[in-house]
Amino acid sequence: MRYDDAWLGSNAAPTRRGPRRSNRVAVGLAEACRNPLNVRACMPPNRTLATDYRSTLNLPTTAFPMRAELAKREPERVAWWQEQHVYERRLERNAGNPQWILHDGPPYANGDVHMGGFLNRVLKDVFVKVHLLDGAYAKFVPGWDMHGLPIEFEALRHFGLDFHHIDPIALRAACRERAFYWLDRQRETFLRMGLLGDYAHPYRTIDKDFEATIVDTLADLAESRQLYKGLRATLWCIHDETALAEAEIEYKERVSPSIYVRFTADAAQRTELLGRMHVGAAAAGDAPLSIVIWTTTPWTLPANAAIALRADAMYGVYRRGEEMLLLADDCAADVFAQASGPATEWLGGALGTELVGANVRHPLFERDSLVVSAGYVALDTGTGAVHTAPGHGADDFETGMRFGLPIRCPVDGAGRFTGDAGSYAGEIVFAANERIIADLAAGGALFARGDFAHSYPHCWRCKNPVIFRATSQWFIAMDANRLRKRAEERIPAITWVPAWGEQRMAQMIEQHPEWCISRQRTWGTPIPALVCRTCRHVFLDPDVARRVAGVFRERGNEATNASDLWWTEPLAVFLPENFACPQCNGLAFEREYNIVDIWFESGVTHRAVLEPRGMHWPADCYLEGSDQYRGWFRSNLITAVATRGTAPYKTAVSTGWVVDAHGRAMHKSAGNYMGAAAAMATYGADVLRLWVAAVEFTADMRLGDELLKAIGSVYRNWRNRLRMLLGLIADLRPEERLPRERLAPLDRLALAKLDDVAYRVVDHYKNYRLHDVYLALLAYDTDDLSSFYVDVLKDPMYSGERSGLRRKSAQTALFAILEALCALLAPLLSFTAEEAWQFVPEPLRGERRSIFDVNLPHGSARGAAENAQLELWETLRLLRANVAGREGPRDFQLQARVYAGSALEPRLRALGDNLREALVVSGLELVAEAALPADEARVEVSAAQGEKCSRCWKYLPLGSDALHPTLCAPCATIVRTLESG
RNA sequence: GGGCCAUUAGCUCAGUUGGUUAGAGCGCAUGCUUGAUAAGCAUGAGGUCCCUGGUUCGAGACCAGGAUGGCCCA
Repeated sequence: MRYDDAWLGSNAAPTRRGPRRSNRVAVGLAEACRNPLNVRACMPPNRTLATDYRSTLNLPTTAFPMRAELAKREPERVAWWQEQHVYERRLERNAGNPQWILHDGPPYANGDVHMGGFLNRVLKDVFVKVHLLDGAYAKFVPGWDMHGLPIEFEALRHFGLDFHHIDPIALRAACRERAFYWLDRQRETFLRMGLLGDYAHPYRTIDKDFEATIVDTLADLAESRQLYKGLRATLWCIHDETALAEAEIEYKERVSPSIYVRFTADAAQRTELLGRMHVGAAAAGDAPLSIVIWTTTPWTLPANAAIALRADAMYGVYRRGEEMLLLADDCAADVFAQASGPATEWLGGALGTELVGANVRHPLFERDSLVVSAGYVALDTGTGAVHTAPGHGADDFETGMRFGLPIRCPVDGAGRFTGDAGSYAGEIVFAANERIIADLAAGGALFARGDFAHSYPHCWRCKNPVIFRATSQWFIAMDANRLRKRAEERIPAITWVPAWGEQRMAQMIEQHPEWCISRQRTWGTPIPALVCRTCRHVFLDPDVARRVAGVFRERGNEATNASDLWWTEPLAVFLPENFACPQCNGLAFEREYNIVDIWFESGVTHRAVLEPRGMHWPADCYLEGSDQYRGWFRSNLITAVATRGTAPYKTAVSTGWVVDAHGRAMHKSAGNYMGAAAAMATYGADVLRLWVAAVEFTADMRLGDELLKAIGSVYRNWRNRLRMLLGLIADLRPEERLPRERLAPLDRLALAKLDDVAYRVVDHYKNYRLHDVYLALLAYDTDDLSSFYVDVLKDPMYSGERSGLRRKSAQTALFAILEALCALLAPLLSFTAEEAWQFVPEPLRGERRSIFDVNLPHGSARGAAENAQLELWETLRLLRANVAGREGPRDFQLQARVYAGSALEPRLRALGDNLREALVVSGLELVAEAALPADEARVEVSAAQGEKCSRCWKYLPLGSDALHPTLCAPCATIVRTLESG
């Protein structure tokens, strides 16, 4: 459809800008009227001031304040919501309806809420409220993650405790206190944000039922043989004799011995290697062949199981004197410079990958070392051939698992070699370095040695260097029962928002190592494993575990940690009668005191919370930051697939990260950090909630003062427009509302537009397109309401008959719009929508005391009838924009002539006087124009005939009533009626 | 170093399967309005679509490489 804005008498091509003056417009009059100081100039001389009739108008009136004062009013609103039980009341009303469940990923109960947390909670709140207002039983149970090392550290620091001299039960009590302290602080901030949910009864990973669920899940996993105990390389302090978490490590400079060591091939191995390296027998002669490795931890050589090469690097065989050495070509020059000697000769080479599977002899022990490949092998230091001891390094351990290497760990907890280390038994590892180097030299295996200063891990408490040591840990098997495969298979059935989440999660499952779930700390849920005193068999018996869970449930209380019982009760409490070791039938046991990884704890929230709290499983939605592909999304998927065979969520929504105004990550130390509580005190929660919709939450979101000022101005627009609507419907009584078929044509079209917008907005909401909600509502509010419909209605509303049909028709539509807008805004601008709703006249609100008692408008999808109405609406809107956009005399100073094509003309004619209203002109003539395409129209304007009515400001014939000579006939009638009433 | 994501006006974002002169809101400037007034209406200025190369009659969009920033790893 095309709209021609040509003027009468002008054939010039229309343009949107530039001066346009009709020679029919009385320019002099227009100029005079535009100048406020000349207001009398355009009035008949026999009246004094136009404001005389102001009191006879129906101007908007409302007590809804323009000043928001959000920081002051929002906390009052929170209190009101709580007093009124708004959330509980709506949930109860929806109780018979289908559920819609967003399951809360628990924040960690340590520290205050930052803006990332604000974003996360608001998004969850928005989508929960959408479904709540749409009638679903959208129960939301918030949760907190309350175990774990960071809280243990915080508690130790806060109370000034020493980990080594405190009873576990006392430490656990201290941790509990701190975790609750932070939970309360965070909850206070969350409620201040306007969140709805069962915040009085959150789930907590330290609740007795939750701890019991964790142990029950362990029982299930043990029963289905997905849980096992195996070795793993852990950071270990030989001074404190304890395993350390990565967070307990500090890196310091340390000088270590640096040695290059020959791993020499025996005769058969030599032949094999030379073949793979493409070295001819003649060139090789009878010189011995060795792979050269480099290490700074000689003491790990007794545990050596392999040599790792880089698959895509070139390796060469070099003759040096009477021997041949194999190492990476890129490293050769540097390595040979370490040991002065004769010039070298390159004899042949191959890619690392071609050597995998070959063997050489161990330099100290009577066994082989296997050649493997690994991605972490670097070529900028060493020889490109990495000594691999799976019991003494994290990388080495992974490589060991991948190649099925033996996990040797001939070192005890105090750092002494065990009998497995042969003649080194009893020596402290660091002290043994020199003897090992001497033995290597004596055996001819030492190629070179020196010292090497590097960053080395130290214990954060005793400050001594730590070692990697293989320890026995509990694992969930990822591959043994096809768990990895089964989890991967569930991924495509989940809806991922944004769509790339599917690929990201597939990668996370694929890369998931064997899941080590045991920790050697105190603040957590115990893994109730037993050790047989007779045969030292270590096992987790499902029946015992379920009894442990039962004891937690029955004997736990609100004041203490239920799982303390594992520490405090006699073991017999947890054992069935006549319980015997499954391996040797022994009857005496000890217990282990490992706790579970907190990722495992939060990994079972779906099981601990959903069905036990009356919500369906799986949940409809999980929503977290994109770091949770590796975290909570993944842990929940794995435990659910392992125990129930499918995913615990139908949709996973991920958010980006909040960054500062320059796109940098926010850190307290960087000075660009913004806390949620402080931000709300400055801007108000609703402005910040609007920010969440104004940015694209799936990507990284910038946040800064300039941006928030801009958001604040958008907020003021919204607020003022709600205020206008409230003012316009202030005197509407419920019984005055007209059925849709009796509405004025323009008002029917306005409701058709509202239906369309509502339908689209609800669709955006339900598909997590919050930014599209924002754009759609803003465009509707600005283009359709503020600059068109409300602007157009001012005259019929202000100057029309107070209780006349035209005015009541408009009010019927305006109230429908206001109600729909409040409902559509409520999930997002909860405070402002509720505030506006409270200023709606009480009879119109009826039983719906809170905006959260109102239903979302259902709107309507577009069909042929809707499209026809929307097209007509758009035609009117553009015709109006066309008239309004001209320079010179405006609005009622003008009269218009609309030319319309054959199809459009009757539809415009059916609008009656609404067509003139829609163009905001004093007079209008509609002309059928056969020359125009059937669906097109154009408008021409000219100076209005008549004089300006001093009441309605339209230019009309005046003076029909001798007592009111400056009024047009309709205004005179109204004023007469008011005078007589 | 690897995987993934982002980059369009001062700011926040649109931009359909590649197709006229790249759009909106806010901000800014100007005009109107004192009957939305801490508001409303209109008009206008403002762009190296991150860079380089390629495919194509035609690239903001597709391909390759790079830069910057972010998340997760190493």
